[in-house]
Amino acid sequence: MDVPSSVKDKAEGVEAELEQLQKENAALRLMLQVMRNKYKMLSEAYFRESNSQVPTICRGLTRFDLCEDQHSHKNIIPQLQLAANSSQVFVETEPRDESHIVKDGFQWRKYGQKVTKHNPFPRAYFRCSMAPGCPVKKKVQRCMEDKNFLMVTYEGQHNHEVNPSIGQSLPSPSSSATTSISGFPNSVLDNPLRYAIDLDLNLSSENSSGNGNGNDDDYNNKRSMEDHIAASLAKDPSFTLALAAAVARSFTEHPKPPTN
DNA sequence: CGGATTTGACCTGCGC
DNA sequence: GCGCAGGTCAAATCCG
Repeated sequence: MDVPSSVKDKAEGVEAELEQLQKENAALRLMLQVMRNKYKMLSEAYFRESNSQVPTICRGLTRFDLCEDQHSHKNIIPQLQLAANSSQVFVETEPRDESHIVKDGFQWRKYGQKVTKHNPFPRAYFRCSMAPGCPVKKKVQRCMEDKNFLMVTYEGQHNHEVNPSIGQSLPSPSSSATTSISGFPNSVLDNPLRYAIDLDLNLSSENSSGNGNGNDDDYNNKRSMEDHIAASLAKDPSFTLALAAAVARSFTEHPKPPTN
């Protein structure tokens, strides 16, 4: 008995979708693995720090350093001991943009550039030039693991006010520190499940308006729902963003001491 | 022409 | 003491 061509086409379509989802799944798994490694390293560093009774974790850690060398724990400890008046933020930029320009509300004068050992991207050194004698410096380097982000380290405190016409104000060392992962919308960070809820509501409304009656075959409904979900997830890149934020949030909300 | 940027040289701290 | 890596200086160059 021949399989109807419409069914065959549908099956091929589903297979293609499945393949696409498997690829995305692999990418997400890789992302999760990277985040796990980072979390483990930071946890170890934190507990080591606590045991040695060094003053509590500083701003530098709350910016959790996604980009520093992961091969050696030696490089983590100095990060934890960043001076109290320094902070680190991540800024999303075009990977092709090599200008190291970050609009943070201040004027900066570049005074040096250096290629560091564990990052092929050059690190640029800036001094604040908005006011004479302002001691603030910043270092800007592209994140090795995610070229979309610039890692910006501020040192010192400004002795003048910010000029809002220059650009959006990023956290300065003198401001109160809040954990920021640039690129993740605040709403997603605040509630990573919000996207999923929105998606679910959309699906529900689509189904109710499309079918009209609630007496259709259960299997068809379920299948239709799965198709909708698969299509929505495959089409919308922000889903991966929301998922990554949710994973990150689960790490920060339920920290566990390392077992080793 | 003056200010900003580039870039090689130099300085400093740290580990071995 | 030596070598390495990060940070800074300053002369040369660029640009508006």
